[in-house]
Amino acid sequence: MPELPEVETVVRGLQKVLPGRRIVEVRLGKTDFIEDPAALERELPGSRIAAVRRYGKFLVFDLESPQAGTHKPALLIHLLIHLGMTGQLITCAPDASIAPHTHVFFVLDDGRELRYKDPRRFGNMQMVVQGNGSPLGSLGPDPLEATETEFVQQLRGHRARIKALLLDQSVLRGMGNIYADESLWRARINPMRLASSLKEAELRQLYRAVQTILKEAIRLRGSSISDYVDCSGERGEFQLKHRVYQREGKKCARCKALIRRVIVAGRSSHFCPNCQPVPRARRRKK
DNA sequence: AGCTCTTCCTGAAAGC
DNA sequence: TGCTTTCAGGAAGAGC
Repeated sequence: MPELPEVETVVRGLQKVLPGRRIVEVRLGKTDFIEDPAALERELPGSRIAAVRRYGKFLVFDLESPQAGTHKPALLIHLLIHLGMTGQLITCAPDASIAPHTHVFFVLDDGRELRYKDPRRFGNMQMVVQGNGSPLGSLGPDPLEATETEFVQQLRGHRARIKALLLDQSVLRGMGNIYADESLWRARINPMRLASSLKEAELRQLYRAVQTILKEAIRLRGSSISDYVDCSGERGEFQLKHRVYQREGKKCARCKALIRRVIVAGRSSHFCPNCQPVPRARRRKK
């Protein structure tokens, strides 16, 4: 599933081919995951792609839309795309065969197409005209941009479990289930621990683990478990480096104990019971 | 504040 | 073998 490293990989691929291109036409299939499909069809054709960037798990296309028949400066439009669980953005030739569940086609002025495919349609697409506010405002800092101090600041003191906080986009933007589990294993912190129980040194340890894991995952172009591919259709390789995620019952790479899986904050959470000891239940003497 | 449960959706895997 | 059931999960919303 696309998390920060996968979205970053897609963005870097698109940055090589999209900036400067114009959108000629937008064609839509199923639209129940698009905020205002008619607006996309109406506003995007003719616009120029100025930049493609990542914001948390969102892809953001910065578009300049000329105001036809006026002398006004181009309207700045942001196209936000969240890949959800199974979203894929692929660039291809217009005569490339159409994969099942391809729901959006952006026809470009160089004759190529940018296509959005999403079997489960957990993804989301919406257009934000500059100055109209956007849903991105409520997200926390990017873990790769945050300093150690900021990172510790975001996590300390909460009563929630550390795993829940790592998944909470308003606390940190971009982490998902895979990288939360892998980072906690690396930092030797049990996912069930309450954030308020973590020592300063443990939070710093977690910061370093998150940095290492995310950078290595980006270097290996993300984790391809079932659906994820980059914008050229290439799979990533970080799944080969997973130490706990979806490795229940297998041996811990550090200590050979068997990896366990529990549900924390409604999510599958994988950990080594030996390296990441469960906090001792406080038991009152009777 | 933060937990659980539910919803969205499809395909893969497990169960019978 | 072939059908049915279960599960996976990012995010949002309800209810507690």
